[in-house]
Amino acid sequence: MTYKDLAEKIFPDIKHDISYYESKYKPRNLKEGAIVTRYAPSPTGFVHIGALLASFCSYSFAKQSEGIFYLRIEDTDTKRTVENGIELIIKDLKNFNITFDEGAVSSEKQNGEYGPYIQSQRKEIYQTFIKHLVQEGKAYPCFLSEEELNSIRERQEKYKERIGCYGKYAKYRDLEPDEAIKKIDNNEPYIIRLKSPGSFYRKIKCNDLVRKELEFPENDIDIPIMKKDGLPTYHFAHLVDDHLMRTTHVIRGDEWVSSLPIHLQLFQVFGFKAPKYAHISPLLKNDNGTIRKLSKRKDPECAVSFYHEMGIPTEAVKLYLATIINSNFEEWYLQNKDKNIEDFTFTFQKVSKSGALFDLEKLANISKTYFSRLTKDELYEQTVNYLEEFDKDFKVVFTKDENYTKAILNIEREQKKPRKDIAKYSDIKKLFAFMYDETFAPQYEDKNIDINLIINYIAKYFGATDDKNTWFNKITEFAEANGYAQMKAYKENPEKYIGHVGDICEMLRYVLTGLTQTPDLYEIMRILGKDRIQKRITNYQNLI
RNA sequence: GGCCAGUUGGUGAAGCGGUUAACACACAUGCCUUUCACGCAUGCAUUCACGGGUUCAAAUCCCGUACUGGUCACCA
Repeated sequence: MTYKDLAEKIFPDIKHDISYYESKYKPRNLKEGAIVTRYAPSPTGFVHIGALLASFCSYSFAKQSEGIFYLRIEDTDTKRTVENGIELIIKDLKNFNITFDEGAVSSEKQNGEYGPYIQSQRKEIYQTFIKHLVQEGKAYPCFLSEEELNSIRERQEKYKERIGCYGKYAKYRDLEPDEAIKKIDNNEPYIIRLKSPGSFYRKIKCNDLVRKELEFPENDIDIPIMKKDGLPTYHFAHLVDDHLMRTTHVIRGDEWVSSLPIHLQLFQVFGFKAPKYAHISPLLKNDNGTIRKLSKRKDPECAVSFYHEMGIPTEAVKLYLATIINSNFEEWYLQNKDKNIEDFTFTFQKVSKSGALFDLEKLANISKTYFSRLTKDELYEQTVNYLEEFDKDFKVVFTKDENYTKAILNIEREQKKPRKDIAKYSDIKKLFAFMYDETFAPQYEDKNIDINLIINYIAKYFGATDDKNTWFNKITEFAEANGYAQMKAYKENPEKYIGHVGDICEMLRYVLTGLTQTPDLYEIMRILGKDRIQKRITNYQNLI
């Protein structure tokens, strides 16, 4: 009996040879330097912000090189797979404008020539490759039971040896094919393990695009490549898929760096060219002084949908992620006000080796800058979308008079140095509620306001169509006529006056808005219009 | 415990043998100003985790220590 017999025994239904797949999935015809990347999640639920970072990274590198970015679903762990997992992932990423050139679209539909892109549908392909290895004596069935494995581990721990199935612990490594076949005929359960050609005492050099040159001991552990259910383990699926799908760059979280020797060894066993690897650091959080990875369970900000619900624009989140990926992005963005993320060229060189603390305050700042660059029309449209989903009541008010609302949104906007006080869509309601009669609910306190002065001013000096200069000149004139000085004069001799123009403005502001801090008063008054102003003054008199 | 990596201000970071240790956020103060925001100006690390070495010269190179993170499944 030979290894070939053993391979036939284990995989009687596998008819193809690896060369079949080799020619079925031709090398991609792309321009020189084009990068092929993928996002390869397990469909276990929502997208994690760290996963978003990795996929955004992959997407950007593929796009900027005119390459391919595809979605592959890693569902070889059937226990963890959730329903609608694929749709959930696609939807979350779509929100961020991250889309795929090929890959799974839903559990039924897939695009592209290199599929199937769902691992559970690739069983036959994996088994062909595994069979090949068994045939060549490079992989073997292992009959170690769970209990045996446990006791091996205990022993290794006790004697402080390295943990794993290697050397003398790899009991079935050199089992003769006849013996193995006999056991299989006996219905003894088994998995397939790689017969590792590595030695712990030799070093292997790995080149990581982010972490530069790394050196590890070679892998000498006979890692499982096929589970009892006939599906491959992650490592093996990675080898087959990324080779056959012609992936050029694997960008993934740094929890994978320690598997690098295994992966490289796998490629080597088949004589395939390994992709380039880039391991990116995790997003961290300072939790009461201890720094730890952002966690799905503990941190709401970990779910990508959190930002959507908070009303932080996805574009702002991307902007922030971009600065995490390449710290020189931020400076570039500040200097190139008319450009988008897509115009920036990311480099692996600039990706940080150490993890970044995810800073919601910084995000808020970036978001403010983003909002400040929107036109009133863009802001209006986006806000309506947000309100539609999260605040239908205010949406009615907001959209009742589109021009009125746009005028409000345009206060100190669309100019060289726009206001920066909106960080999320929900801020807009807080900021401008006073502009709408429906939501204007002032809580006046006794503020020492000379209401007759205000009435006088409106009656005699306020012109609804005045431009800003005229408005200010008039108000100054009025102030002086009533014992209030211009700013400079007041500062020089404060004792000579009742107050200054600013005091008048503040009184006006308070009566009209119920607030002490608002955007530009002139704009507010112009937009409010004389009638509404009149009404608010009367209202003030009644309340006080 | 083995293996691997990381460590520059409150935060993200630039830096790659000679710099006053960039820049951005945050914070503080001042100016501007009808308030706020914007903007402008100033301040905020005498020092790059610590210890040793190499060098005329070290945040930058080497060694050791500490701390932090990752990994060591028939999970990905």
